[in-house]
Amino acid sequence: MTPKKSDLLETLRTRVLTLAIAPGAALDEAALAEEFGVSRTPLREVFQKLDSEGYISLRPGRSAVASSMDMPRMRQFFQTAPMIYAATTRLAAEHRGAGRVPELRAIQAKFCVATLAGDADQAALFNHHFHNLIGEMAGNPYLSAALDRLLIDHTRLSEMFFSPAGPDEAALVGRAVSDHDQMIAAIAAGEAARAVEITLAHWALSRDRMERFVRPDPLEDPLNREALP
Amino acid sequence: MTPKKSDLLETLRTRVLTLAIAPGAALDEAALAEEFGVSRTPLREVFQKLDSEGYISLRPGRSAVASSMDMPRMRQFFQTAPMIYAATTRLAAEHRGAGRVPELRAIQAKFCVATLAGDADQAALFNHHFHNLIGEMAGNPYLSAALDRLLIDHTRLSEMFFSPAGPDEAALVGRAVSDHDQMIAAIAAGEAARAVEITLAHWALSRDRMERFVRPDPLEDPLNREALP
DNA sequence: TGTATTCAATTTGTATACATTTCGTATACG
DNA sequence: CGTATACGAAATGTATACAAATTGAATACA
Repeated sequence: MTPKKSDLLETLRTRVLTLAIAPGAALDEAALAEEFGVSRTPLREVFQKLDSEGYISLRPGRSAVASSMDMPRMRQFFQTAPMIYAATTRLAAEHRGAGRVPELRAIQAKFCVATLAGDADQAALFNHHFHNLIGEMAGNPYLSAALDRLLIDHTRLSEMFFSPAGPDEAALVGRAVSDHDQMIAAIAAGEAARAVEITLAHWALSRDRMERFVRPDPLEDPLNREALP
Repeated sequence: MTPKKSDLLETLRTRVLTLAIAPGAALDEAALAEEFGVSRTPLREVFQKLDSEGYISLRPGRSAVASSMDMPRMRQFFQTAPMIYAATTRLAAEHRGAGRVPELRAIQAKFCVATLAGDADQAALFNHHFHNLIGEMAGNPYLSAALDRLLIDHTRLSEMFFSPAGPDEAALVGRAVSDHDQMIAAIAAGEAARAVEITLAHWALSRDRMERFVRPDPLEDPLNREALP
């Protein structure tokens, strides 16, 4: 793939993941072709690929739109994620990371830096790459297809629900970093059961955080200080 | 999508599934564009879609080739299939088929006819559509992505290993038909546990049949009629 | 006022011509 | 004789021009 095209591909992926292109928002062919200095033909090929990867949705006669995140889809996401995360991590550990543990450590280092710097977008992207690479380590194309789609939505949900200014958010982020370190160790050691255990705990953490934002604690009534149901 | 293009898409899918295009075989752009009366631009878009669905493999500067079926991939196939088949069937049953049970019955009827007529290609294709539809009934795009890829390889493996002239093959095909009927009943009734049970038994039947062809019973020695190890 | 219909403007889809890359073959050289 | 290199034919990748379809607004009508 020509560098211009893969750059375009990567940029659009990033824009979708960071919500620079919001779910459901349309992508303007002519404008993007102009912006990246390519003609519409290769741009449309990039669209096809993004569509196949689950980043955008392409329907005949309609403009390309970033994949939506409606309620049914979120329900399916929460339903499917733990199974696929556990299965891919197990395989990755059984292969002892397929010799790619150094890459994983490198991404983790960048993730760590981004969290300390408080850069939510960067942190989310490196977190995405971290879990994506574990999927590649599993070396199972069938499960990877499922995992890749899950990760797109997971990253976007995290972006939506992440408030960098939150008071105890810092502690949660710290636990995410530590979880990653433990996952790396378990994968490198080939300890599949432990890798799965950590992964499911990691998932539970993320899920709870997202659920808290979907259904936040009820506000206190400023006039009558009793707790609401 | 214009009818000409979706026809082209469906035809190429069929050719790959029936091994009319063998695994690893190259697809000639110019020839296919000529054959279907379209220009190379829409043909290449169809290629992109087939690539994303797992039917063909597209690499820059190389011609499109039908997906290979090497040993590592087959290993992953046998490893992953039961999990995804069980999960999708469970969801389909929990949704009671999402109102699409009639479609499923229609496909099953055609599958039945094809088996009785001994048309292996047609039988394999309707079997493919049968399981594909169960995937749609599950209504989970993450799992569907995995299932679709599994089914492509499953159908091609069946094509490879199916000998219509086999003596006791008829009984096995009969059991496959009956399994399908039971799966329809369980899905329509919303009996998820039973649907999963039948699906796993159905899988075991198919797996055993494929394994028998990969590692066939040893031949008898015509000179010394003792059984070999 | 609300709804249906027509038409222009915009956008998407396709064809073709051209640029670039790859692959096979022939030839030169070690 | 085997290997490396250079060339040419053929295939892939891109740009542009044109055709078809969709969108939105303005107008006519109930």
